Amino acid sequence: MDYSSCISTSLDLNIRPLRVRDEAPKREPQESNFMDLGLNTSAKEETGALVEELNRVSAENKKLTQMLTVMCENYNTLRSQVMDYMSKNAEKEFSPSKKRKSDSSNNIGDNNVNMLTNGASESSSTDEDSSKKPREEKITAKISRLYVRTEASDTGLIVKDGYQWRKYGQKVTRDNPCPRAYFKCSFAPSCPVKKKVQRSAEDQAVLVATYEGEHNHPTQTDETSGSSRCMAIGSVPCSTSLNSSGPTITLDLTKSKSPIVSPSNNNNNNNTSNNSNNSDINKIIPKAKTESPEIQRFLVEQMASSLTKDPSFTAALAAAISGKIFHQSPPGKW
DNA sequence: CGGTTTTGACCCGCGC
DNA sequence: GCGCGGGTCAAAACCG
Repeated sequence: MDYSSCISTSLDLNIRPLRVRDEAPKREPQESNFMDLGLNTSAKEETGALVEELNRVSAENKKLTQMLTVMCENYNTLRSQVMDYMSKNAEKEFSPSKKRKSDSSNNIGDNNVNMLTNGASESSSTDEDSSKKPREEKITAKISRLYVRTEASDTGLIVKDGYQWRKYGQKVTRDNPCPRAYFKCSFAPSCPVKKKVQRSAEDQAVLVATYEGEHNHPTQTDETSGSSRCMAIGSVPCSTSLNSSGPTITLDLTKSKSPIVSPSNNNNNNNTSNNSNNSDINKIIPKAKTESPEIQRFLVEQMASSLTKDPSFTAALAAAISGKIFHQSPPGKW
């Protein structure tokens, strides 16, 4: 299943089609624009046209909201299907075959791959410190597991999750012929998070990534996206940008903090500095943290409501409209 | 040249 | 105490 083919998380709210076209074809010829309105009609008609335009924008907003709702519903449906599939695999995979105490103490085998906490008393020591300290200082950090389906031909151990990782080791373990790769978070030097990535023994197209610890820094995309304005709509980050074709609002639905599962191909062809590009959506499906449809719907409504109420959005909208007007009219007429 | 990857060696906990 | 196995180190190779 390739989610990218049916779900696009890029919501292009291009304002271009908002020009007066079908609404009042009789009143004004196709060539007329706002400048003509301003010159040839009374102020009242101009106001009426603007109101009409506003209504049109509102209607379009509603339509987009509905589209977004449908998109999220499709997303949920597909996700539940994948989760069913993955849970079947997980039941086998997490059967208690592990001997090591540390594994069992981390509760990974209970099929619940939510962020599991063991007290999370994150020590202030860095990795350099911990590497020199005796190992009895066990990592008491959050542990989560993540499943990522890749192409069968993809032999890499790359899991895109928005962070930058540095591989520091690889080992072939006993119960799995596929090597396990060890990564440290390299985006922040003091970040204690480690990641283990190994292909599933049952289904080698599935990558199993185990995360230990919590990041003490934002994702790289959070920090480097300064070129475009970023704002959070509810809990969903998005960004707006003004380009030649008008303002574009992009909803970034990839920044889920929960363990995720990708049911389809991705993650190949990226060198291991990887992971930083969330615009290439991961087509990710939460494995354990399953938000209910009600929550999803609430988020959608919140996003739509925020879009219509957010001054940034309205400002961008106003800028787009005025830009359009300026673009269509000779300079100096305003 | 600096950052990343590779890979053999080493460390250490655990079971016997 | 010994061996096994997972986790980490660190030097060399690689890469942009």
